[in-house]
Amino acid sequence: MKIGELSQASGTPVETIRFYEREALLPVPQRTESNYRIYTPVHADRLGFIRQCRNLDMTLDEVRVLLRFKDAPQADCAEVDSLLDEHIGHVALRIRELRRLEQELRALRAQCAAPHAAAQCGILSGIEEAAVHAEKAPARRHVRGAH
Amino acid sequence: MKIGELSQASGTPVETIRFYEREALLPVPQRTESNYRIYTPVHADRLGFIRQCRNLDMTLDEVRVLLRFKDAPQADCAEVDSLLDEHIGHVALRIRELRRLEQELRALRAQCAAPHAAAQCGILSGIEEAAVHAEKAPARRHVRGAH
DNA sequence: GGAAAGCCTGTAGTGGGTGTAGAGTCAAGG
DNA sequence: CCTTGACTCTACACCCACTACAGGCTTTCC
Repeated sequence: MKIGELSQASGTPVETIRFYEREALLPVPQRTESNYRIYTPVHADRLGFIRQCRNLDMTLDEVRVLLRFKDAPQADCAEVDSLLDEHIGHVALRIRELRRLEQELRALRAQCAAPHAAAQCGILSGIEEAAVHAEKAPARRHVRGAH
Repeated sequence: MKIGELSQASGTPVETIRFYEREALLPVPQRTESNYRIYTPVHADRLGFIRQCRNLDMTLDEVRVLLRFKDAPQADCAEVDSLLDEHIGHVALRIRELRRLEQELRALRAQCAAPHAAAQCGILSGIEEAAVHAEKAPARRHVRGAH
């Protein structure tokens, strides 16, 4: 199958498939005489596995570890277990941080009940206020990524 | 005050301060004869405001909007309100997605109670399984960013 | 006076792709 | 046979919000 077909079948953009090949996540496929990539069901399986890992929000490095175990069926899977445990820990931490952030934002939003001139806006002055108090604080910052 | 002092006072790396200047978030400061940047309390306030917004996980574009209102005190602050509402919406959505993700990960983790050979590992086969079922699915994917 | 610390500019890298330019290939319709 | 349009190829720039050099000045401290 050609790259467009694999793209359709897997719901993965063509560019992303080529990107995974460059990253050595997908094995180099054979080519036709006219230099088109030709994929087999083996490639499709592997791509499906990678995409599923990405749906589970793993990094490509984590995916690489899991692929290594898939390619070494005799190995002990303890590392797989701990990788997943760590990953669950990351996610749980992130949830806690975002919940705290949501509380802060809602408190800030409550400062401005109705629209009026920016000079009197409780939100702007609330941020200003918080900034003054936080000054010299040792960069206690949230994890990024609400966007 | 020199850039290093502002860095200390605000808990912001020097490079980040210069980056904000390039991005026009901070006004261009005066220079000494030897070309060192000289900052005033006005700069420090503005930097504090920016950092506080970043602590609240806003993008620099969102910060730009808020700064525009700070610089135009007569303007109606309705846009500030809706910016914050949208931002809270992003955060709340993200929390919901991460909670669902955490459930999926815990279910997967439960497939492998004790370490054994990778070939029989319930985690690897669980991902494989899910990938097969998800095939041709229209890329229902989580928002990224647990790392 | 000499070393260490701080400052300057400019550039490249991060992750996980996305989007483009410019060129080649292939199947169907006229 | 020729054209049109869809597909593919490579190589590169761009996204965000920084971060990390390299290589060269200036200031500060002993």
